[in-house]
Amino acid sequence: MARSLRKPKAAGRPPEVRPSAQQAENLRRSRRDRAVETAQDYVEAIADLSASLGEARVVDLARRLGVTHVTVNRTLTRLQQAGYVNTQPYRAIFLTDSGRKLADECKRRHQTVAAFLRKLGVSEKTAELDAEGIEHHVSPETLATFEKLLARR
Amino acid sequence: MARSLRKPKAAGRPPEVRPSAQQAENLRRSRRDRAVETAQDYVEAIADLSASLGEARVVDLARRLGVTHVTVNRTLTRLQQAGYVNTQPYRAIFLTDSGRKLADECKRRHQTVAAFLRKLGVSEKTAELDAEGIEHHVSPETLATFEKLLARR
DNA sequence: ATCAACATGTAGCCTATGTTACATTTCAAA
DNA sequence: TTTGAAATGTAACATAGGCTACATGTTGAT
Ligand SMILES: [Mn+2]
Ligand SMILES: [Mn+2]
Ligand SMILES: [Mn+2]
Ligand SMILES: [Mn+2]
Repeated sequence: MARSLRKPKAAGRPPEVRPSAQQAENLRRSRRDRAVETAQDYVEAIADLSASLGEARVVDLARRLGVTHVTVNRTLTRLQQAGYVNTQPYRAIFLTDSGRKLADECKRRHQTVAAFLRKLGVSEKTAELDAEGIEHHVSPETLATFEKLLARR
Repeated sequence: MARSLRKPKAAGRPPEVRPSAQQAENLRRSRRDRAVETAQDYVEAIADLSASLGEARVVDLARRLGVTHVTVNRTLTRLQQAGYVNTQPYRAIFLTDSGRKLADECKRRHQTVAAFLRKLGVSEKTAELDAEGIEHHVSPETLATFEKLLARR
């Protein structure tokens, strides 16, 4: 059974239709999505807190995101460099236009996913829980499909 | 508008039903899921490669996962410590019983999610792409719902 | 049997994201 | 006006997961 270390030349036939290459692409995108999850969760939280409290403070974000204020601080530095937020020392955090736009997209995606799961019969709590993760991996095509099915009936 | 740094005492009323705490819990779980995504993708890939090639080699995994062999090596060290794989220098990688069990679960989840998306009308390619990310965030309840709906009709 | 090409291993670097411990700033209340 | 508790900032550390460059091991072909 043990295949040798080096593969023989695969006589003649085409070098396989490389399912691995497609798999790799999919996994790469999945990892790329993962990298922007943080930004999405932050701007969404900032938008929510701004709406409900009037402004978003570091402590509020930390509580809401379930991390320490240190983590929030460092991430905000990155988000500012990325152009999503404006911060000043000891002041509240505000979204840029770009950040607000991202937040709106995220909120819409989040709500669509959650609503879709509920419509399938998934419990309120589980729908909200799963949506928090799934929202970052739903392509525009899939999101459109969800919305179409939500509109029906 | 600018809320003061320190909040006033919130006279009398209960200290709000803490939606933040629930949000934080959801986000924490989402991050926890993220942390095990790697393990899941690896054991799934190892199982696939073992089935199609007879064994899983580091280069095959690197190609399939879309990373370098260095990354594969280090991750395999962690997976071995976690008890999912057995490795020996310069030899193929094998799943432990625990690893095989995890791989089976992942494969089932992956297939269910992909099949469900296809059934909704999502294109083959997009279904596969989205499933690669979504699979890690689908709770047992949601998975069961998907399966039930797949069985119908 | 030799050996070069490929597979595998390792050293050292990076970023993202989490933590605890401690320093500094702000402002509501005394 | 003073002041101390809460908020915010910062230093130092840890782990996961990427990478390049280079060293070492294996084995199919010659
Ligand atoms: Mn989320
Ligand atoms: Mn969300
Ligand atoms: Mn995956
Ligand atoms: Mn998968």
